[in-house]
Amino acid sequence: MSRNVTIKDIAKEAGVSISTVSRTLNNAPLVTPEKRQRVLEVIGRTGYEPNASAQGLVRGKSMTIGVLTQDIASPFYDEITRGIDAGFSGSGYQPIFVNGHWDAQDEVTAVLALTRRQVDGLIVLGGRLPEAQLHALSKRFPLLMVGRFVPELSHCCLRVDHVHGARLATRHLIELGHRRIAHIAGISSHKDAADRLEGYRLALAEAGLEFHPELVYEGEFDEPSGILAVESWLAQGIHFSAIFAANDQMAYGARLALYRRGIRVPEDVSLVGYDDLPASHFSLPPLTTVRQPLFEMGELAAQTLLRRLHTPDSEVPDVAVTLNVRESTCYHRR
Amino acid sequence: MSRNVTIKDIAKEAGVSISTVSRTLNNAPLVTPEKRQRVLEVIGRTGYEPNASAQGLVRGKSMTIGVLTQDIASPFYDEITRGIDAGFSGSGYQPIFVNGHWDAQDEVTAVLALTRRQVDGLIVLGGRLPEAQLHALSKRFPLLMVGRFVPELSHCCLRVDHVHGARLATRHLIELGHRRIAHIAGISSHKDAADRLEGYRLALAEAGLEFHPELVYEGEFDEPSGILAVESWLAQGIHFSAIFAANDQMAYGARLALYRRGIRVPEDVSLVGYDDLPASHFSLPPLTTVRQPLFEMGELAAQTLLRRLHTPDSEVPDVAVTLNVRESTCYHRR
DNA sequence: CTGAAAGCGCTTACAG
DNA sequence: CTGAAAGCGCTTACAG
Repeated sequence: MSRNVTIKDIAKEAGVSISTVSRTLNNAPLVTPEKRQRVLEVIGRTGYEPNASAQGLVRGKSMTIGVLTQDIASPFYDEITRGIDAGFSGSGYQPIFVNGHWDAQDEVTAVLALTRRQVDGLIVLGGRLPEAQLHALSKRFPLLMVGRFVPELSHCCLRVDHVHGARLATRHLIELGHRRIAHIAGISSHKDAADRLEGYRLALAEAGLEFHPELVYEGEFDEPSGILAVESWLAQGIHFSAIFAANDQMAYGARLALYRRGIRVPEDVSLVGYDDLPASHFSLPPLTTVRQPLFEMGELAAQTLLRRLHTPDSEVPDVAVTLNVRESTCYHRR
Repeated sequence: MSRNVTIKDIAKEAGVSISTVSRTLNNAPLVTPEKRQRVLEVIGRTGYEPNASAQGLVRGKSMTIGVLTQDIASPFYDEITRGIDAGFSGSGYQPIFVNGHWDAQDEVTAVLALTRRQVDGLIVLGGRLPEAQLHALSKRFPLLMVGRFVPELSHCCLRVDHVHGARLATRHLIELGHRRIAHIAGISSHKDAADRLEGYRLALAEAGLEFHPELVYEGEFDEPSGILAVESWLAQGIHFSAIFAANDQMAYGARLALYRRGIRVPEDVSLVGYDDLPASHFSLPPLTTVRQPLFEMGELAAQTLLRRLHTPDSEVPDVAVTLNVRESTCYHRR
């Protein structure tokens, strides 16, 4: 663990001043080709790596972007994360991911780890960080939010129309002849979940169908919730010919619960998810679902943030959701 | 975007020197309670956050650990990643994740982004980084490898006995009466894949069963590979009553291909995976698989690295694989 | 117990 | 075109 080689070592070795080394490193114009050459040679030979802390200190920026995710490894956030990573690749900016665990306290701590490291911008994925803090953060550097909408910070939010998405899903089932359509909702305090429930109700109303509260089960966006939803309906003798789940993970759980009861999908019950996780291509059967272009959303967030570093009021593009019809839905057989 | 408050501002405001501020910040002993109090009060009021770059520069360490992953969001690496995150939580060290994309060139670039940032240690997940470079890295700071084994750096590797794991899987199928057991192998240049193939062959040999090369299909560790494997066997009219896939993702693909052909699991064909991804609990049917404790492996890697920061030769614990029998396997009906 | 000073590794005006 | 010098925000001997 020998001392790292510094700019001084390079300067001495190449017989120039550290200024010259710095200049050739940063592609500043005023360096003689010969000196430049010499410096480059020494750098290559010694494997010199500029110290990012030192650069960050003097430049006042860290070339680092913080990303506050809630679950560093859920299939939903993963796709976004991967998009973010792709969006920053080649930009010179390094994303740093921290985990908020859907806990306001943890999120505050996580954000502190980021700001102490002088991140030049921040992307927030979902979460429960108090709006006041988001506000304060947005004053310090470019802030972008994905999977969460805060009205007063609407110019910082990547907007996805979940009311519309849920409507597409429900309408699809209605068009297939389904009348008793159950809904596995998300956590009701989440705006996204509430929007999807609203879209579901809207589609029912548009078709002149009655809304049955007993056909809505509030889950927690995970697989076990889907299992519980189905078991609860079955135990109560509640009938339905289709299920619209507020996310794919709950749809997977519902699928398993139906399988255990010998109920076939889609022959007996049609099933629609939401998100279009990569795994939904390969689920049994491949899942009809509302697609959120998660990867692209991550990429977009990264690109917009990058743009705002220079042009603070760049627009955030809108994101369109679409319905991906696969094999888990079919005509209702009366 | 006003200037950040620095230690100088605090010192001036509290009427002390910056040394005193620094000392109270670092819980150094020699500070009068009154001054300490005063400083703390000003810090709380102003929301001062020490600049991590400056601290890193003078301390010579960044309190940052690099993690080179290959795919920042694959279900396999995710669980490990989440374990790593948990393992560092509360330690004061921040993991920084970068993406190598299973490409030696990208990995070199990614590692450079890390070393330039003066990471105090490195965890490498899989990948193709040249051994020489791994060697060099291991001299600079504690290095830990997960999902890759390099003989000369064995003290840096978290070892998992995949020969044993594959043997468990294959033996299980043999005990269920299966004789023609197909194997969807991983990429043959991967040590892990080769080990699993070897375990498969070993179990066959131990049971006195012949090895049939046509029953082995080389996949790429993803779902489409599983589909292709099954389709290839079926197209060639090759018979089998069980499949052992070298990872869960390929098992999911195989499952879908069998479903499309109307072949039931486990009634017609038994299926065993490898890894025990979280999704395998909820697959249809829940998948029998060899469990790698991925989360714990990540946690272990983080903890060992942390320990080595102070005690360079701390041991890396061994990791045990186990067979998780669920519902995708059953007795062979002749 | 406390402050002035040196120094971490860089960048960037400022003189030449 | 090039170097000496100041300074980024901290920590840590070194004197008091």
